[in-house]
Amino acid sequence: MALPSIKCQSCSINQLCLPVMLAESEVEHLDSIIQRKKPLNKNEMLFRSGEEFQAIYAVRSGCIKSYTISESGEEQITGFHLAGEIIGLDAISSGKHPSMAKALETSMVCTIPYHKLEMLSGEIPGLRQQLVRVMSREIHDDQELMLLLNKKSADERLAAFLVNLSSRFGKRGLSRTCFNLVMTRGDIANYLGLAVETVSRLFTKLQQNGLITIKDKEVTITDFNQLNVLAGSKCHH
Amino acid sequence: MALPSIKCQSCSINQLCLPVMLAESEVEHLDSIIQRKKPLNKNEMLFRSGEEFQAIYAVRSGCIKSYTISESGEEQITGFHLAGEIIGLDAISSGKHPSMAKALETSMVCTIPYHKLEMLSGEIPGLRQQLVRVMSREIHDDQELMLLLNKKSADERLAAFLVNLSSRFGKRGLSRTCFNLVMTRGDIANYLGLAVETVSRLFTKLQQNGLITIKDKEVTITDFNQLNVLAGSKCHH
DNA sequence: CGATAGCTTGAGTCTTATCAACGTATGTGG
DNA sequence: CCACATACGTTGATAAGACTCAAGCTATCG
Repeated sequence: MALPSIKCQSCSINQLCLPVMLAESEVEHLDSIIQRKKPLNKNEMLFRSGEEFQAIYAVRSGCIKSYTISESGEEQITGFHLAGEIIGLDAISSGKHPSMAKALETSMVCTIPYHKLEMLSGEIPGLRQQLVRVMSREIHDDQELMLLLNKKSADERLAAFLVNLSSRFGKRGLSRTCFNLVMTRGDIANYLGLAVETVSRLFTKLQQNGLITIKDKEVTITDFNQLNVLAGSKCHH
Repeated sequence: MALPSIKCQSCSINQLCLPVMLAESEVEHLDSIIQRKKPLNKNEMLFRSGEEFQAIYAVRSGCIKSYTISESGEEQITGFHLAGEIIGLDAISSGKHPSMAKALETSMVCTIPYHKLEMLSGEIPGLRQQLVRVMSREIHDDQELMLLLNKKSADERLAAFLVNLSSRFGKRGLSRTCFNLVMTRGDIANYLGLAVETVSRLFTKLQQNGLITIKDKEVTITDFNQLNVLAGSKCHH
């Protein structure tokens, strides 16, 4: 029944996750409230909007997309979550999940019952602090994304997206220059507020300009500098 | 020196702010760490990006805009904050303010030194919970804004903006149908990712269609239903 | 009183969406 | 195992929404 699952103490990404700055005994305590279920298959839902909020989730491996559905039925992807990232924080305030989360590939997820986490964070200052740091970081990241969506052109958005992914893969010990896009072109387009066709065209354009090589889902960044420049600056003059 | 300032206990908007769900004695405790400085004048800065993070701020009256400046120097407004709202939460994770905040009109602000708040939240579970709820709410709101910016046309954005403002004024006991736009057209445009000219044209269009009346900075919503429909739905077929 | 910031309106342009067609891969049921 | 359906991706042609540029108007302030 219970798998001999990895513990927080030995989890390779614990420094990207909740246990940051905790003492050994505190991590053990945290670990004891965490549930680890069987892997989510591709396209399996982690939670749906409207469901009662019970737990937040930490991605252990794979990739989870979170998204909302507007009243008019359009999907808006709000994030692609890699190992170490926390999902479900938007549900704390209302007690119901406003968004949904779905696995983009086979993924392992740690379930952290919120009422237990809440109680534990009363006993462990470092845990309380880290939770707040994680939330603060998400607020900050969302604001950067707003800037991206509001002020940048289509190619700048895609470049920034690739640079961001690259950096996040790098932090996880994977290659910064060559990685797999787990999400579809449609997902990327949706996330960046573009049409699929535009994303497709931009990939070919970036490739023609020698910034990247792309073969199906595998991207290789061949000119990191130029890609960074494109991602960061607006030179419309 | 110290003004005979309003205390949290008697603050009219304490139920929109941090003291939610706290016992009388707990509110007193919270109040004791809060600093109330003299009002900010219009265009005065509350903090600048790059500054060391020392405190979060609660708006007591007036309106504060928060914004970031991209590497290429463009301003991106991330929010207009009314009474009861908390500013500076994006700085917790890094210890430096990534954004700036400036008063749009004469405004009163409560300064809440973060290290004191942090310690106090170790003693008062309800305070810890409320802080997390406030942050969760901000994450949720930012995600809604992303949807707005990504998926909606210019008129839908402006309509949604007005509906949102209306609701927030209503919660503060002010009229939902008639209020003042404290921000300039330029600020609105920036926030919504549009050009000033577009916002100006849309205001006149909304007025011609009988949804609103606008005289300088004063908006009157004359057809709430239609404005709501426009804000919520996408009917491009 | 002039200067400046904010707002409005018009004309023209450009980026990106939309529509359409086609190619490719994957999986399913007969 | 093949035929078919479906999802995903690419490319081209066209159209539209929003931006840019330009001009003029109003209000505020020193």
